[in-house]
Amino acid sequence: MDLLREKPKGRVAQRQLRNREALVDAGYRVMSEKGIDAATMQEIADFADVGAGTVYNYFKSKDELAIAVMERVMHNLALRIEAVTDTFSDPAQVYAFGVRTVMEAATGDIRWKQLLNRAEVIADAMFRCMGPFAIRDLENATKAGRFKVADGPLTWKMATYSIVGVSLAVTHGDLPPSVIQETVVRLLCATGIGEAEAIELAARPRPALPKERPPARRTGA
Amino acid sequence: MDLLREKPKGRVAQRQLRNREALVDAGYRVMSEKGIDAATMQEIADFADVGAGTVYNYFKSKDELAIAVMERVMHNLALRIEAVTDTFSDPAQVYAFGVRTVMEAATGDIRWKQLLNRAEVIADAMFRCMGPFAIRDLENATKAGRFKVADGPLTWKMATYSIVGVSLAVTHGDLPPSVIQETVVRLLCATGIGEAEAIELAARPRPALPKERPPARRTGA
DNA sequence: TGTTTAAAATGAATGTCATTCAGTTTTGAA
DNA sequence: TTCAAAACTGAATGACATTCATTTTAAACA
Repeated sequence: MDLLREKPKGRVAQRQLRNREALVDAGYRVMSEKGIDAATMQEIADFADVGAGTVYNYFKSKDELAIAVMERVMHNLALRIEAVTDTFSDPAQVYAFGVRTVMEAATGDIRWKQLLNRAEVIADAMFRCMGPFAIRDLENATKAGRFKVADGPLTWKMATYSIVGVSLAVTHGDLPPSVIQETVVRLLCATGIGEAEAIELAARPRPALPKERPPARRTGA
Repeated sequence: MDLLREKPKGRVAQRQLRNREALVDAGYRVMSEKGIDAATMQEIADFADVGAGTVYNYFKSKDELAIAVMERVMHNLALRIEAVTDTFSDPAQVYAFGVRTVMEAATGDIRWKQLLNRAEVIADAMFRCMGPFAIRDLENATKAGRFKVADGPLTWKMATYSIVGVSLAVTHGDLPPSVIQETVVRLLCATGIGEAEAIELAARPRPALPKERPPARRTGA
């Protein structure tokens, strides 16, 4: 009973949810188009159909909104990747697919590029959103004997940050797509798998990602 | 005669040089202490003992000044590293030392952390400043048969960006120093050297870097 | 030495935001 | 229907980056 009371589902709660979603959505639209800096809070508020001050009922600052936007984008991608890799039987391939797809998204999509600007903030956000997936995949591949690394959690964390970091650098580094393939191979080598096998793994045909779910739209005033 | 005329060394030229240096110096002091965003152009101008408008005679924007600051810091480190590695005989060790030292600088020094914020800009700046060194070191190690990688320039560029990226992520990722050692080992594995040897390489005792040269000071009005 | 002029420097004024807050409106319970 | 609390609103505020009309400097020349 008390538990029910803790999560009221009244009209206020629903409206709050709508507003928050609408703001993240508007933030995504504006920020991913013009970049975080060039996006103004006014424009975002207009897009979300709320007053300028309302944004601050939900986010302490522009930066915090930007983080929420990035998190939504990243979490979304992580889920779409998982939908594909759930069908794989080789855990090493799961990891390879994830690494590569993240990098391709970060590199190929101008909207990601716009969002991946604040290094101090995205390393953290990306790790929070995608880290658990990457770590799980690495652990599975190791348990199955496909990867060999000296020791546990620290290595995993490092590996995950490497992916984040490389994505970052590659995103802003203006490298041709062919480099991604090579980078994936190298990251795989770093897991202790042999080079020949890493190359084979990275080259396996890859199923397409499921389509991006269009962001929730407001239903009207 | 004409050549001499092209590079006048009169008082104006010297003053311009002093001002530019003073601005980069002031920019470094202020930005590395409070972060790029929190640093104001006014404070930087005050520090450099020039009017607020003068900054714009030398840099098109705050961002451009920030880039100049980062470039000076990075180039400086690259030179200090080179002073040490010039005495090494094993080219693989040269590369390992460079990678590790860059990472340690980026991670351990709060001033670097303050400067390494704009991902869209530093990947480029870092590559410009340190890339040539890293590439040269990689090539030497490969020519000497220490590293084995499938093929040339693209791989080098990718490797360099990986270092940049990992530095970035590690800098903002709040990882313990022990992770750096491990990361260096993994990056070495990615060069095709064996894991056992990578571990040995990363663990070799390392000579200290030469002291940082204090930035040029203004000599007075 | 005095004159001239183009390059540099100056700092007050401008315009653009992020953020705040005093005043309204909405909500849900009584 | 009434009321207090919660949300919303958008005009006002304050901080800056950047601009530009003036002033200052310095080097070439007389």
